Amino acid sequence: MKLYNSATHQVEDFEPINTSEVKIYTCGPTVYSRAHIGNLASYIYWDLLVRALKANGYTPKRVLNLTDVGHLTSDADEGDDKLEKGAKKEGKTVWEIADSYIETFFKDFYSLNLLKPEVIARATDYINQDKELVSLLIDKGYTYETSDGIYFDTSKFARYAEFANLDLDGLKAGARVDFNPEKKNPSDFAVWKFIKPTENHAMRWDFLGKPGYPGWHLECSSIIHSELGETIDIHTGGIDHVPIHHTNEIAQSESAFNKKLANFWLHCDFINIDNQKISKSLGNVYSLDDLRERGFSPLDFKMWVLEGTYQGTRNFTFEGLEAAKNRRLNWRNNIALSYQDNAPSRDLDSPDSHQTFLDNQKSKILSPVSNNLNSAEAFAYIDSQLSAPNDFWQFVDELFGLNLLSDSPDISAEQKQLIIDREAARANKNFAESDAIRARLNSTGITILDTPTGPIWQYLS
RNA sequence: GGCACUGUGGCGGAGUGGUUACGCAGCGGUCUGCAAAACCGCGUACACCGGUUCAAUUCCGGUCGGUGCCUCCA
Repeated sequence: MKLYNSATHQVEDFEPINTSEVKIYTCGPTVYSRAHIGNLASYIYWDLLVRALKANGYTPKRVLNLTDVGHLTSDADEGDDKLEKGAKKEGKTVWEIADSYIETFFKDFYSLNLLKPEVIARATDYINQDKELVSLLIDKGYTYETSDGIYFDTSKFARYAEFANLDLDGLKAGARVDFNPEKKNPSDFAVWKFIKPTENHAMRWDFLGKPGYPGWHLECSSIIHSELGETIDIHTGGIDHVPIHHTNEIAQSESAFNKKLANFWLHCDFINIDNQKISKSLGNVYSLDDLRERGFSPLDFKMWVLEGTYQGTRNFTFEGLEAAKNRRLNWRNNIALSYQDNAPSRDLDSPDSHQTFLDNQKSKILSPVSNNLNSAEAFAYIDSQLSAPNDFWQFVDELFGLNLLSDSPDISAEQKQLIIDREAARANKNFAESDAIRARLNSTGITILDTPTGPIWQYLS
């Protein structure tokens, strides 16, 4: 496989550290609000990564974290974290808020038919590991204490600017006037935060003799270390994580363990909506339910996402989503032909045996996907193979998780009888009757096409 | 200001130094009780300006534009 490694800014051949298990870490959601379609797109891309690795014979072990603590609203010390804020707003405890958004997240996650990560790591389950990591960093002299927490001194990690190609002097020059005066460098970040007596912070743990909570960058490092070890194969995330979050993860982890954190870094770009960023003020923060209300299934959205690639800004429009929906419907209607005797012959002309032919088809799909996850190119090939037999579609479903076969069931005996009745009416030239029957069939979700070989049915949605 | 990504036909979106994907939408035709599907055909895109080359959408330089990050954000 080839993957674009944002650490080296080029496409590289993927070589796992250990062929038996590919270690992957995905920065997961912060569970203080519902995921919007832009958030969800990233998990679709990384799902394709996992499926592509499997199709290439690897055994991925993927860890997805759930950030239920530690995200600050600002780097100023008085900011509540987002969960605390959300809790106040909704009149619930922070734990109730986190639980309910986690539940919603996985409902969305599985409605997109995304493979369950091998490990789902909730940040608050790793507090002891967080403390150990902070202690290690303190012992190694990478940190300093301020009135509001333990900070990582980024000047002590020589490669700090390397990963994101940061201009630290520029950062200093552009730093806001109100930046924390206790920080030694603008880029320094908290690995542990103290809770002041005046603060009402529900999530708190005693450490270093006072109450506090982990810094938000820290959890990823300690989860990775706990679940996957010191160096992992692939670390994924959104492109926005490059300059801060992932830079800080690298600084913490590599300072603590003297090992490279990850061999490959994959970052997906954002999607815009109608060429504008997703933001509350523009009112375009769509959830899957918003798409459902407009008549689109989550898998229509997944189809849309997979029509593009993870690098480069995507432009989401409802017109584009409609196109993806229709494309998926057409694929399903070709699968539906496998139930129908009247369908034209579905075997493609080929001198090869069925198995050889199928293997060839599979490689035509897997090859672009293995080349930096180019599902868009694979889809073009699929469009040329619509009359392929169902074991082809089985492979498509395994690689992309679009539920094409399961969403394309045979029709009922009643529907089949209606089709027979309609043919009888047509034979008697009773077109009023035949049209009425067709209308009834339409109301059950299918329609009838009269072809030279006889009537065939298709799904309407 | 710095850094990153990016600029392809009505929409979405791949890709390539020369044969100009693919989907959706549209148009014309065949077919058809009607309708639809299917099949055939059509549109002739690669921001702009230079350069390299026999040949550039594809390489190089510049210009302009878009998006993001630099406070949390996929």
